[in-house]
Amino acid sequence: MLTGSRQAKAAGTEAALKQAAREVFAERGYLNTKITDITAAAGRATGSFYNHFAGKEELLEALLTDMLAEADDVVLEDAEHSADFSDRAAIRWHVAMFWRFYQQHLPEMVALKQASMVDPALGSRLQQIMADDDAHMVEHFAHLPTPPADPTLHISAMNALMEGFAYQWLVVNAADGRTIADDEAIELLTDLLHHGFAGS
Amino acid sequence: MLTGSRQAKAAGTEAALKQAAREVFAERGYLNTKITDITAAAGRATGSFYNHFAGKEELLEALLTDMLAEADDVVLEDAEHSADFSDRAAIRWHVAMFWRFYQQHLPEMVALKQASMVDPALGSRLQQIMADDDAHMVEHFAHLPTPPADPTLHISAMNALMEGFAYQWLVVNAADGRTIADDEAIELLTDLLHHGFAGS
DNA sequence: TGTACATCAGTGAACGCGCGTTCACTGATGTAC
DNA sequence: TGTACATCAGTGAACGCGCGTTCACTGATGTAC
Repeated sequence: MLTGSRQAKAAGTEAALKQAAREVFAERGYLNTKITDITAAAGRATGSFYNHFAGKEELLEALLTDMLAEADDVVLEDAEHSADFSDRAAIRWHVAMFWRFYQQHLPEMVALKQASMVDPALGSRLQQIMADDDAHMVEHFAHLPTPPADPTLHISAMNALMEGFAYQWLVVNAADGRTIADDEAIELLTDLLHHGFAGS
Repeated sequence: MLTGSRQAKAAGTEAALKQAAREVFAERGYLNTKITDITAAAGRATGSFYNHFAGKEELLEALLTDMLAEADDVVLEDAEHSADFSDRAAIRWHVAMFWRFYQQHLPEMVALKQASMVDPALGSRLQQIMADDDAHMVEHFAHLPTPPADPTLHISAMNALMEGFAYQWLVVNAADGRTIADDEAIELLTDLLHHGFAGS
């Protein structure tokens, strides 16, 4: 088609910039990445970047939006799981979902983590976005034999464990060639959370 | 005394710069801190900084050295604890040690985390330094009723949980005025690890 | 003890590098008639 | 269908800001005799 070929070209460049950003974020991290690193990886001129994004942070926001849109799709697909957190399978389902999500969105996870450390405002916004998931988790904890008075603490512990472990193995150790089998990671985390929460 | 008053002055300035760095690191983070932020907080001229440190990272290394020296003292003081990780008290001892250490060295912990994210080489060096502690932990896991084949995974999970939880509550949430009682944090982490590891 | 000189910590203005951002220009696509 | 003009995505050299780093200078401390 000829009509819209301008828009198509622009959309193509934007997509190329986003994809290049993902690659270079995964490779050297968000904070270490220069605008010219992204445009070079995308095979475009420097100035082209600003036709599409006001800056590096706005590009990150775009990646975040894409990621959240996809996440909604995934969750709607297979949202079936037991609400009972004394049921090991219910915990495992969550752990596995998180693990695969982290793997699939490694560049975004790294970038968001780094950006949040430098800009607390972004960190707050991310917490807001995650509020839905946290609310979902509160439900799970309410179904425990002896539900905790304040599930918030348990949820933050769960998140700290999963995020920290994923970061260590999928980012840090992976960069040195030390890998972990998905199943091994998921089983370990599941065991830890299952026994840890059931027994408290 | 008059003799050595030059050295004393220099030592005083160096100490002031280090202390100022700790304050400003805790306040706005390591990466967001400019050299002039540190000298201003220390009440010295900009150029004075380079009489003592080659740059921001060297200052961080000095803080790290101080911290490790103090840590050795603390551990030697009260190293008495059960080697049996099925003993709840043994786990609690470690958790409490970590929690208080993190509190006391908040500026360094934040700075090292940020610096490691940007400079993987520093991250590796820190892992080296922590190798002793990890080896100590391996001993603990070996005493479990059913010792894990590869305690490395358990140890990294334990570290991820403690560091992530401490960072979330002592840095992120604390900045928003949301605090947690020390006991509550220590008990929660202890429960989680105790039941989590005993049951696996 | 006193004087003349050397050394050194500290100072802050000036320098310069790196990198984000801009902008005049090009060539191609879309529109008007 | 053809021609003349407008619009727009892309280009990359140039600009300029921020900040790390330097350096000539000051005043005080230490040393030599």
